[in-house]
Amino acid sequence: MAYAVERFAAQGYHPTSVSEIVAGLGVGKGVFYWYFDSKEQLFLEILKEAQTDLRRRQQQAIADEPDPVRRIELGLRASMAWSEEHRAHNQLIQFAATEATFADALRRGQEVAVADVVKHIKEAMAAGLVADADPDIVAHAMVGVAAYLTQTFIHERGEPADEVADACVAFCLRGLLGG
Amino acid sequence: MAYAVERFAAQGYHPTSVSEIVAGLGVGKGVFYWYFDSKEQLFLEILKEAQTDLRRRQQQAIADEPDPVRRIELGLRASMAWSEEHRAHNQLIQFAATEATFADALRRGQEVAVADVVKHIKEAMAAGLVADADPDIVAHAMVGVAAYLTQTFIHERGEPADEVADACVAFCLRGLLGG
DNA sequence: GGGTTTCTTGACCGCGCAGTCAAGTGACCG
DNA sequence: CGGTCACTTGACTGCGCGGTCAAGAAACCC
Repeated sequence: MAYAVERFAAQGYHPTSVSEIVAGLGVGKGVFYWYFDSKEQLFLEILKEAQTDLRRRQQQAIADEPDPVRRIELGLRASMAWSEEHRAHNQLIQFAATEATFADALRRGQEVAVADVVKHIKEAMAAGLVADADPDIVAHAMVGVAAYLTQTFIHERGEPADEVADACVAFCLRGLLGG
Repeated sequence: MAYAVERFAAQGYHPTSVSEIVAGLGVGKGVFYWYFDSKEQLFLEILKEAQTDLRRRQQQAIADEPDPVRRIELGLRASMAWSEEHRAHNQLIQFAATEATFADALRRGQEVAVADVVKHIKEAMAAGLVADADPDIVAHAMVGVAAYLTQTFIHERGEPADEVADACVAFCLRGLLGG
């Protein structure tokens, strides 16, 4: 499965054939269809596993941090660190968003992640730590910042995740004007 | 070409065949290969046209606004308005980022757009209107916010672009803490 | 009208795909 | 030792793809 992730990420889902995957692993095609129903199902499995893994990583990072703002910060940092280590998975997640077949499965996972962030934002607002705004929008905005900075600076330019995360957190908290 | 854009966006680039495109238009395959070298070249053409069109729209919106911060705001609003009107193109741009064949062509265009934003940010920093930070990172962060909010709220949830743009600008300027 | 160029058709080609299956292989059980 | 079952193989099938091309049709000039 790890090999399939690598191939999908390197060439794209459609251009990667099942024959190529099994040949690269040195096994017969039968093995593939013994463990998976189809190429599509394999991809969905990969997607689900990636989302679960990322979520676990975020939960661990947050652990029992009491400050909601700091929880958001730790979550952002965790997701960027995860993306740095799982470049290929990240690319597949991005692809999944563009194909109707996978978009639904993806969205369900994303919504769970965003809901977590929303929870922290609401708590922070209630405590007066944070300006009033639609928590849903703010949550998506932060996910967007993290996704884009990860893509450009960590994956394309190879900069260290923690430095990019610093900049990401600074921007998310204070914006352009710098509070 | 407009029909191809619609099909690519609806089903994905690979699952859409040239036969399907020409059948949908009620013409023969020869017409397609008379006007385009290949399916790939058609996609690149679409991509280029979309980027050019978006850029023109932004330039018009900015026109001769003197305040650099306001120029950034107008640029964000223009790109969100464009995305609302060009939902399908938006999806193709997202797909292009995931396929090695198109990623280069896409990146070249994106860099031009980001460079524009960077220019305004630098000007704003020099004028002391904006906190010091790496302009390149800030520019990508804002593009990320706009992209994500557009995708989720305008395309998936069908909310009006100007309201989402208000929230986007507010977040980009002041961040979570609200300055 | 005859000749040339521009555009259009759709049957056709070779290919490589996702998925199938008859024929094993070998571990384990009674 | 024979029988069963979990797993593996790779040749094979049918299909639909991207792309080609011989055969026109329509527009235009002389």
